[in-house]
Amino acid sequence: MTRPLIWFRSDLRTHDNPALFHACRAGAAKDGKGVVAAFLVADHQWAAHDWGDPKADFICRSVAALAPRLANLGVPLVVRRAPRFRDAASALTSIAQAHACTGIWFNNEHELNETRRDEAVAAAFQRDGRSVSRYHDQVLFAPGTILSAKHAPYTVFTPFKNAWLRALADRASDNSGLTVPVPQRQAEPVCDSEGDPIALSRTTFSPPPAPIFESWPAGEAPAIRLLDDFTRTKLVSYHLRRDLPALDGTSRLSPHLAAGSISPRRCLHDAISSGLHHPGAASWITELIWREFYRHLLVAFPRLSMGRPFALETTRLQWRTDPAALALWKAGRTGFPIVDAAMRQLAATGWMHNRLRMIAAMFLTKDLLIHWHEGERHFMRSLVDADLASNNGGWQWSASTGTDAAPYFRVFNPVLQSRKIDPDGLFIRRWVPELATLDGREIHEPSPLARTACDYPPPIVDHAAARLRAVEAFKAILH
DNA sequence: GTAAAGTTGCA
DNA sequence: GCAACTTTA
Repeated sequence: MTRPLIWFRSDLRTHDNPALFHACRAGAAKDGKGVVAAFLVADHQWAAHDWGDPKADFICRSVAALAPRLANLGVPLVVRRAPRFRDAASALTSIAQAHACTGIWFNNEHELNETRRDEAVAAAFQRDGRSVSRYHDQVLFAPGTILSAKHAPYTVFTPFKNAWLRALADRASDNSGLTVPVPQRQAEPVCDSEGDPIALSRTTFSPPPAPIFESWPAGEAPAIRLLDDFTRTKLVSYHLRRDLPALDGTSRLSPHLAAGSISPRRCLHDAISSGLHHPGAASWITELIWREFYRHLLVAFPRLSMGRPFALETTRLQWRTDPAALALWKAGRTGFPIVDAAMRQLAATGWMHNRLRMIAAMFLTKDLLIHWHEGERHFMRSLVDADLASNNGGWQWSASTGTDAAPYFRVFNPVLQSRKIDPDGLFIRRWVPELATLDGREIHEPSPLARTACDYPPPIVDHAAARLRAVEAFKAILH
């Protein structure tokens, strides 16, 4: 007989979920005795990984949204608190014992601590004579399978992208579609009085501000609506509108991709269905490939999960310690309107437009010369889409410590970037309302007089001087 | 409009 | 060798 325990983590969906699909197939087979699902609230570990209230709340709401969808499949969901990853093995084996499960099914995660936890869980199940079935769902091509001619991992994005697209063309022939799990015959009622994920996370996390909650409905249904709406109406003009933060030109799917309430395969599938050969789809698919690239890197270079830079020589860089400047950056009071607008959008909504993430990150690491660790941590704690691979990859790119780093001497000019991506100052006006009366010409760099009149602070650094300082700091560590 | 500058990965 | 690199001055 077979009775799978499906363990959910960052794959909080029923559609196109390989572990769930195969568990349900086994549970509904001739000797199958149904499926039981589990989710562990690892609040202490999440906090240690710098998850903030927005992320923890989004994940827990995603779990709450998953439960009725599983119930429709005849799969009961057991939710338990297991504060640290080291508690996972005993929590899961006790669930397996209580519900007579014959094995565990799950999709792999790729971060270092997650990988170690999964090895411990797999070992514990095998010791008990239970089966372990693991699958890939986080990326289209499993980490380690996209390699250069020298059989090495790519460390530059464009060659990776080309190889990834070739692999996709090769795979197109096998044409395995998006899977839907089969319902289970008998849903045995499972008594789970502990099972409110949001209540279980309250030991460590607080409710996030209401606007965050309201901006980000959690779960598979909102994710699918977002993707449908995006591919139907926004994808054709994505390449033209994606870099303009005042417009709603992006998919806003990042929290769902991080939680797994939608699969990257489904995103790609829908984008391709809308016609691969138009520039909007090609441009968005490139963004999906950036996500894949950073996940592949995390596996190929374990030091990225340990706070170390990809470019090891940048460990020697003389970063500045400046708590006052760091606090102003976090608060959106740097005196650079586009940076402040971005940081205030982050604080208010738990999300920041991708182009603004680069500008804000470049400002902290180059203009202020503050260690990228500080920015990485602040983003992790603030973002509803917090994700180690993407966040670390983006920060190291901006800091020029990463793979495919912008050369150190290429420092974004926040005022030029501002004019380019927010030409009329619409976005700045929305998030820095004290500048609302300034015209589109002045709003990017208000005069001292205008700053006084608007009660807006002077710039905390002179960009030209700060740029030279950053370039010199990098030159100093060249061999 | 064009020079600036370092490295990867493939021709 | 040479193009590419989410560019700036």
